[in-house]
Amino acid sequence: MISAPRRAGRKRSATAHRAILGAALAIARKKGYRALTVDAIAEAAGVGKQTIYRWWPSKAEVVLEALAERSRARIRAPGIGTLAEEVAGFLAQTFRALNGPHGTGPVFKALMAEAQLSSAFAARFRAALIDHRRAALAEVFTRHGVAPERHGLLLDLAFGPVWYRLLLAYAGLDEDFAREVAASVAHAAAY
Amino acid sequence: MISAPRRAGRKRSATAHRAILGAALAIARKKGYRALTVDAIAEAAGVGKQTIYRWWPSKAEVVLEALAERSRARIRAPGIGTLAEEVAGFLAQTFRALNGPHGTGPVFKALMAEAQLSSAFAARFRAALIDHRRAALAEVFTRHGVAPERHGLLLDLAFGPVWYRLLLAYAGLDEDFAREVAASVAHAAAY
Amino acid sequence: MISAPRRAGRKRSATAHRAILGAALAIARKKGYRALTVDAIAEAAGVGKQTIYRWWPSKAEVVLEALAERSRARIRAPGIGTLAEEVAGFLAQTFRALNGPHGTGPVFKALMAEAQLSSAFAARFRAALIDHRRAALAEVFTRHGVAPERHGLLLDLAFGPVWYRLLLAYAGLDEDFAREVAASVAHAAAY
Amino acid sequence: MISAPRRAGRKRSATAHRAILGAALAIARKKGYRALTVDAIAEAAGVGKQTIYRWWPSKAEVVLEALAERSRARIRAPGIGTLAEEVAGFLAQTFRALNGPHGTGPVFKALMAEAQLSSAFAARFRAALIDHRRAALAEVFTRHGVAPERHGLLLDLAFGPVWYRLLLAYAGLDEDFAREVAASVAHAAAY
DNA sequence: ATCTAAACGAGACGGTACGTCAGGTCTTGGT
DNA sequence: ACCAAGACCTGACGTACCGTCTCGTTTAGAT
Repeated sequence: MISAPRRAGRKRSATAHRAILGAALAIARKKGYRALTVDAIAEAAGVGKQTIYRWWPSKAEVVLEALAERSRARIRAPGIGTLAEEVAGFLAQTFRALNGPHGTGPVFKALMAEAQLSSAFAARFRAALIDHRRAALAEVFTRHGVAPERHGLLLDLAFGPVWYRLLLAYAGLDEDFAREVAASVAHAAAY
Repeated sequence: MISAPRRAGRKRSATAHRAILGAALAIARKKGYRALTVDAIAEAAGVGKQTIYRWWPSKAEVVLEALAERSRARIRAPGIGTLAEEVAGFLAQTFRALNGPHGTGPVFKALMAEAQLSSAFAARFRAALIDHRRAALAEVFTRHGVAPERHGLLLDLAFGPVWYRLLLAYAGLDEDFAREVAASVAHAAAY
Repeated sequence: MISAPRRAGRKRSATAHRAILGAALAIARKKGYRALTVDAIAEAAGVGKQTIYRWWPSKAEVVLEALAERSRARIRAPGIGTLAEEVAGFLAQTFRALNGPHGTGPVFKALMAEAQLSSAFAARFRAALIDHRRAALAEVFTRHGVAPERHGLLLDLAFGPVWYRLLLAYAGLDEDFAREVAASVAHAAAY
Repeated sequence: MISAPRRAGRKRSATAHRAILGAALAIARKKGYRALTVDAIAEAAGVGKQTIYRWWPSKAEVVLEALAERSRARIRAPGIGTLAEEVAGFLAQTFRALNGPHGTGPVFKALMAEAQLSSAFAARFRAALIDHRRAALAEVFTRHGVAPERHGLLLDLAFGPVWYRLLLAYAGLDEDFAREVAASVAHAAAY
């Protein structure tokens, strides 16, 4: 690289950036996504509203970034085992994050809802939170010699039931469910 | 007085009822759910806002009723065949309704979004649109001798991938997908 | 009249109307026109902001109506005497309203300022507060046989110095000043 | 220390100074005072906002300085004649500046408006634009032997009608008006 | 020839108020 | 009692400017 464009002017405040992400996530978790307003974020973060609008097009994107930041760290390479074991491990790991006391489950659901109401947001939602996990699981498929053209289907078979339970709450996300889904995916992979 | 005699009073206008449901669905389809406001429904239906609030707690419930009404008629007992064939047939039938030119897909997505934002609505959403189809498919399982305690899991394996594709649009809902999902469900049922 | 159009719907709330005018004038007098915001009026009047915007295009118009309402009552036909005496009496009467402890002077000044910044408001300002007094004084001129084509000039000679002192505060508005201005006007009328 | 220490540092940029005054006046005239924002001045002048706030407390003061600079040059000692003639000449000269194609009338009006909304600005407004002309006319009074204790009144009689017409636009500022006002003032002076 | 400090263009910042929109309730006169 | 119309209160929205606060750069007197 020869030179960065380096424009004049005050730099973006890292403090404000962090405070906004933190406040957004805190409010969404404590009061619920419904109570999350841009004014509330601004006040909680000690920030002007314009500072939020300068960097994010909507409050949903703020929450998305906050969640993505914390989410990214949690995805680890699954341990070694059969395909079914690895998929089950991967899903169980995801469930722990969603179920925890500071569980991100409700926030994930709210973002999924936003994604249905705004296609612009939907694209970013997928890119920041969904594609990520799909890629991690696809990597497992590759490692186990699954033909790439079947990855899309298998990912839908793996993540679909999880999201369905999360969104409609017909049953909880536990280790048994992880195993059952994983078994189903493994069979479809072999088929 | 012991009992109110239940006397006079104008009866609920069937005309207004129909007009409201029709207007809500029409707007949701033509302009998108985002453009659907209670005022817009009232104006399009030639109705006072109060008439809407008198009978429905929110606009989402109006759409829900409109959709449920049309949806109910479409669910038919699946034809005869193997479990996989019947499930595939059931799913394919659902896909046709979602994909059609006047497809209800986007409206379904919007209602699912509302269900995430309001637990009161979530219950009614499940009761009116989801439980319905689950029961129909469960009936197929029963007919094929699947143990009832596995129905919950199998339903999640069947509907989960469908909703996942619908909500995240990673791929379309076609007959191939119906067959693959059905095969996976059938295998899990036998397992 | 055969029939008023009489449309359906709730009538404009006289309570809200009065509360808005009262709150606007009270705030303008107590806290100053600078502190007068639409939100403050709405809160003080116990009214939604939209109710203000539904009936007035700006807060200045609210104050204008409030002031005009109270101002109208105060203009009385001047007593009988020479032209100079009547003009002096008329001006002195005006000064009392402007100077009083609940003096409207500062509010008048603020509205004059608004009139300079918005020509739409300027027209209404003149119609509601200025033309009024001009007409009253012109009537005096007529009664004393002053040719109508000189009224415009004489009104400017009479009101100009008053506004000038009010706006620039080089000196106060007292009875002496009223007499001096009146004398000058009377002489110009005779000239 | 007797003299200011005069420490190091870059000197005030004369270029920026001129550009700011020019931009402010240009915007006020072309787009109207309402469109005059500090950001707009800064951009038009190719200057940082801080450079404006470093030297002026508000945008009104910028315009004031710009106007005062151009205004100062125009006030000339009136020619020789009767008191009425000199006053008329003085006023007529003022009118020409206000009426011209690049007339300063609207900007004067806007500054008068600002003066009503800020007493701090009012003082500077009087000092820079008003006292100036009052002194020039008072000098005429002195030259014609008018008692100093009547100057205040006579100045109000002279300038009041002018400002009144300027602010309320009931009639234009023409030579006839100058003569009429001057005659009235001259009579009051003699009285 | 360096050092130091002020002024500079740029632009992000915390705020305040704006004017609008939609939600859900209440009132009016009519059926 | 129900209806169409429409005014009402509430609360959140996204925008416009304000006046302040960094940035990194430029300029010029002091050392």
